[in-house]
Amino acid sequence: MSVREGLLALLADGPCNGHQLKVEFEAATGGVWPLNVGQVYTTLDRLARDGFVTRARPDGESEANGKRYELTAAGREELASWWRLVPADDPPPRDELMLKVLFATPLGKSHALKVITEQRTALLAHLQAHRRAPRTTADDDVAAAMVRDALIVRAEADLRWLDLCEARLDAPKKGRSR
Amino acid sequence: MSVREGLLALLADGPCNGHQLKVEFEAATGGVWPLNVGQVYTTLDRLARDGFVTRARPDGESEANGKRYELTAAGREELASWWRLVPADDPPPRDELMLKVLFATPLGKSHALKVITEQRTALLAHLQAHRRAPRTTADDDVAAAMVRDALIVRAEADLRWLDLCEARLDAPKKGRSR
DNA sequence: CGACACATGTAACACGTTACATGATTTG
DNA sequence: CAAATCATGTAACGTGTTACATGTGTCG
Repeated sequence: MSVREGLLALLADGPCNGHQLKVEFEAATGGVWPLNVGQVYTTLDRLARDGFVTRARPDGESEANGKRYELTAAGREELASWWRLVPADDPPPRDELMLKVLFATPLGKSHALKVITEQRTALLAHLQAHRRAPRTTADDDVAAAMVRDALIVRAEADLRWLDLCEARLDAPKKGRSR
Repeated sequence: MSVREGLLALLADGPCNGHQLKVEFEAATGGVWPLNVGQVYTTLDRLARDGFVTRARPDGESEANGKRYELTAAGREELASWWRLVPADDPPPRDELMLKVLFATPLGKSHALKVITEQRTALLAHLQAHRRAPRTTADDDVAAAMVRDALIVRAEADLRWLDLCEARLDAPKKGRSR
């Protein structure tokens, strides 16, 4: 449920052929989410099946340079409700870091602490890597800059969360032990 | 790739039947990730197919109370490499919030700002909801407390990111316009 | 011509998810 | 006995992902 919505959003700007959609998808995500061309077509098929897009060759026009994929009214509405919708915390999205810490905890405190420490080290490395190397792209590419911001902010949040988890492991029983 | 690893992690604590795994899975995640029992068995099938678990009835033992699912050596190794592995940013995980902002941006500044504003409002509401209502569970349940921490920290990070995005939309051209 | 970009698709498989069918055991 | 809980599974579908097959047009 992300390629789907991405393609719908791109088509909101006007009809487009599949190949071009792949290019624009990657541009919109700052190049960090490479997209296999094949997936564009399978996803478009499913969108057509659901009545959100139509596929057509531009009749009188040039035989080549692709078909026209176009949003239907239903597609426009589907997209509109996607914009409106807010990512719910219920259930919260599966997150690999959370998974690891949560499932390490019942295996014993030392195990959990080891996982936390390892993940923290790796996150710090990621963070430094992202803070450096801003000049490669990012200078005219708003999308890439936003992605970079997101990765940094996320990493910082994850580090903070790991600290909180460690604290919880150190003082598990609250009103119980006395 | 999260139910899979979760079940492996639970089985590291010792053999278990499918039904019990479901219960422990939900306990480990503080009850926020409900798991359909059926999925436990389909996932266990796939794990067995890949040689990571074995399924057996405890021969001489009581015919009832389920089968024993048990980690194999390969399963133990698979799990170990999962603990070691660090969630890579390459490609970064699809995130609904990022998706929305990234794909709203090429549709025009006003559209993007509207999305950002709406999402911010919703996130603030979530944040307040999570900061209140800590007393329901969380008092003896480390997992639930960790999940709650994660949701709060994440929401704060997301809010910060939305601010950054808004700033980037306001000052898009850097060394170009003059 | 040969390489490369443009353009469309199919086949196969992975995992997640739900709904449903089935039976044994416990307990009010 | 009836209902709830324990326990195992199957069928069907949805999206994501990759590998592969195919053809056209352009340019050096």
